[in-house]
Amino acid sequence: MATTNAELARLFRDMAAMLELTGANRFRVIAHDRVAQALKDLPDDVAKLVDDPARLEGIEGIGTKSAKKIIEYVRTGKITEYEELLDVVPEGLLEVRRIPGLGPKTVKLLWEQGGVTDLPSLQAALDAGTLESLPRMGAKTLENIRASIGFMSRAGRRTRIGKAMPIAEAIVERLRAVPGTERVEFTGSLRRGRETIGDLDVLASSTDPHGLSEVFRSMDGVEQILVAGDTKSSVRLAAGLQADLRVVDATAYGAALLYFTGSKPHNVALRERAIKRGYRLNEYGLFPDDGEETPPQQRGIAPVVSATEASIYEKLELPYIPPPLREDRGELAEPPPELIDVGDVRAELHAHTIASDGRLTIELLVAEAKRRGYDTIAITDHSRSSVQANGLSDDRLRTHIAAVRDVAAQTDGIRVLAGSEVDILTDGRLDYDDELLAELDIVVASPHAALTQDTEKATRRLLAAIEHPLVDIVGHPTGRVIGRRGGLEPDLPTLVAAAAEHDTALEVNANSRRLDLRDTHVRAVVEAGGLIAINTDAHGVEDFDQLRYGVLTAQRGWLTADRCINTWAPEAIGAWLARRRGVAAR
DNA sequence: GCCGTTTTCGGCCCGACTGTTTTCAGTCG
Repeated sequence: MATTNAELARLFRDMAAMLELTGANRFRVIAHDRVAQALKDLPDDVAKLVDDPARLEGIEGIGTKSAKKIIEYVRTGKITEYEELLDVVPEGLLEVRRIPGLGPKTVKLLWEQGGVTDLPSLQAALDAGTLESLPRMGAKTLENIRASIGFMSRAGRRTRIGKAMPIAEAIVERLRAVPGTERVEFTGSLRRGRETIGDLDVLASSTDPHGLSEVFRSMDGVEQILVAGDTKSSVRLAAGLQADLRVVDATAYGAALLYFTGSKPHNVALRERAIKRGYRLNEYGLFPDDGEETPPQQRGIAPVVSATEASIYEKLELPYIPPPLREDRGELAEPPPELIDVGDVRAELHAHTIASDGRLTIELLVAEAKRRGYDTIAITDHSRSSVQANGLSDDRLRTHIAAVRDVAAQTDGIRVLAGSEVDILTDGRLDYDDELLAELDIVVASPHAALTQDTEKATRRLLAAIEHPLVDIVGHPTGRVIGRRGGLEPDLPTLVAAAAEHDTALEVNANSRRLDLRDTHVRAVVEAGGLIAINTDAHGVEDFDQLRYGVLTAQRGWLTADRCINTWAPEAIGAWLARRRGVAAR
């Protein structure tokens, strides 16, 4: 995603928030938010579309007016509506709006009647006690605001999946052991496999909802209880994120699972579809729509279906849609493919040893790959320019290749490839000359330095690597690190097209700090008919466990197993590498 | 502000919990 997309998405999101605070029509607010989401999901650089307004308006959620604003921004660098809103709404209120528990109505009240314009003035008003006279501002509400501000400053906005998943699994395991528990699993964005998680959502059914909820609220690591009911509980964890538990009746488990897994736009789309077919969908089930306002389950009406997610999709004339696809990115319009699964992966093609910055010897790395059921492992240590990672000089690489071939000769049951993770230098040249690269079985070329260069340079740099006949895989193509650095912002459609043409695989680096390529990029590769590699970039045994995050990301990009080279048998990988090198398969 | 297998106008998803309220507004997911 290009910078323009991200900047425009932020502007539209801010406009939505400011509109909300001026009391604008709520559907107008929602429309602005939808445009922001559409821009974030768009793999193409939106700046390239402004000469063709029809294509811009063809994007779901973007209409005539938003298209005009986007064009205005690309041409002039600003949006008049945004500037005008800034004249009315203090910018600092956007930060206040992010405090959990404070919605638009309350922030508007704090602003108009409490003189709050930003976080510091809110803090000052809280300290001075001037807010207590405002309507609906009791002692408890004010205390909750104080606690939320404190939590916000300690916790990051979102937690990466690699940190959230183990916490969620521990909670699920703890609750599963409680007497009376029938079912329990995590839902929400974690079940959908998003790269970052807002808070942990856990769903359960139990013969003792009260007891289960009490265990949840008194678990180790619970710092504060926010909500304490028998069907809904909400807590803050010392680990810096919020966890919610919902306990529902076993007969409605599927409806609840569907509902709490989301995404919200997916749910909205499902409900609209339900209405068109004469139904009404909520977290208790799919009900006949009888026009009554009171929820059907409160009137003793039995749902048409509710026990499983699949039964609800079926009634809505849809195939079962796997959670990673539930993002309202066309999954209702197009039948989803058979997605790649963790069990399909049988090759690790990017891993490090003690020769560079890994923690395992060649022997131990190979043994670990074999133990995990792989039948191909590529040893790809860093190249000479990666000094911080103890990259190999030409001579050290030659020695290393020989050592890898020795281990390969002594090992049964797994094919061991001698490779390298070669730096793509700033100008697109590679870190070893072609003669040396030709001695390798496999080459992963990755950018490590100069990760802030502009789009044009980044595109040329990566394009050179993709087109190089001795490069098989481009590793973590953008170099982003989630929450720390944005990485390169190349012209993705150009790279994807070139990779498909040259039969070069683009990597999804499975490390949960990277997940690079990201989901929308994978989707672009899939649509272009290109190849994806999913590698863990292992530096130690535990890194192999990160594979699932890469697979989730790939699933979110609609990837099938056949387009992922890591699912291929050793002979197929060998033939692919050999064809590219124009030599007989090893 | 967006959208259309009823529609170019008139809709636009649904329910639980909290806090401050005597019947409900606001927030969240």
